[in-house]
Amino acid sequence: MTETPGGGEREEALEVIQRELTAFARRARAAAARMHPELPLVSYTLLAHIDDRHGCRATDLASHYMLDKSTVSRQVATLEKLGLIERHPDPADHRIQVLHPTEAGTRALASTQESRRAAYRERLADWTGQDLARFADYLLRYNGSGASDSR
Amino acid sequence: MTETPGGGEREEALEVIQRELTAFARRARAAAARMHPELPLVSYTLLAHIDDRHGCRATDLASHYMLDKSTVSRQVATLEKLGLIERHPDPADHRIQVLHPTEAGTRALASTQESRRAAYRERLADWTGQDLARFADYLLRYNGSGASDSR
DNA sequence: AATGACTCGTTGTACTATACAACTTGAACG
DNA sequence: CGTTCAAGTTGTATAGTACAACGAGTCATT
Repeated sequence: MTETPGGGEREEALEVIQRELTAFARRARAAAARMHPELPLVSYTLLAHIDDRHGCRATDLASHYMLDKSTVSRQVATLEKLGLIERHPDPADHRIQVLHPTEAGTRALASTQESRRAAYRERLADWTGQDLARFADYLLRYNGSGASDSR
Repeated sequence: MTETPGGGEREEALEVIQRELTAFARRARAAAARMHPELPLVSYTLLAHIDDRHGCRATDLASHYMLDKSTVSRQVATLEKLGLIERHPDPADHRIQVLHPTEAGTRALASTQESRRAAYRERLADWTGQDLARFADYLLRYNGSGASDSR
């Protein structure tokens, strides 16, 4: 257990990180669903991506989020049914649909983002700016290390 | 936007934290499922909790994980069907079932935990001990701030 | 003791998110 | 042309979840 000096502490930190990230993941969906029953977490995420990219293809979403194209297809259909995005055929390649947020989509996104931001702001109200910056860095580093594309 | 000196940086850090935690949550389930098809994330988590507590009630699991009791009931039934836990009636209160891991459950948990730990160890291999410790602290703090019970 | 309120857990039902496989349509290349 | 590859859709199945209705057990108060 203590072959390497200090190795035990390292293992312990790893254990905590694993446990706490797992705990977070478990709760995230439910929390998001409670916060925004009208715009589910995944739809929100995809919409944010579409908006961010100013038009993208379903395949891009699938590869970025490691989702099956069928999943994306249905999510996109839902977003369209909700009037939050539009699909435009790509004149250069008729297989492709370019996705764009509608006015309503942009608005819904902004309002959802604002209330999410407010929730985080409140939750992290008593953190110092330095701690927030460090935490943000660690998360970026963590996510970046395992994913080919972290947005 | 910049009413408070330094507030912009703060907002930016919050934005990153929000985005990265969301990104993480989105991927966690799929990643866990790919890593351990035989013991789904949620079952694993509940099993770990049961093991940790050396016997607990379904209601404890529900409140701890903010899950509906019906959800827990089915998860517990699944774990029992897999032979990973046993239910013992509480002699003092017949409404209660005390849950215990079986031998097989303890073993399955250990092996899953070990491979999860290995994945984290590898992913965080190039982090210094100090960074790991800090990251762990931040996560604890973050999770602790929003949940009545963070295990 | 009987009643009523509360707690623990199960079951019926429905919905979201997801994957995989089969298929359609279009593009590209020989 | 035909073959092969890419984009998206649709059928089907599964996990995880919630809510509501319910059955059974407990406890306090009458």
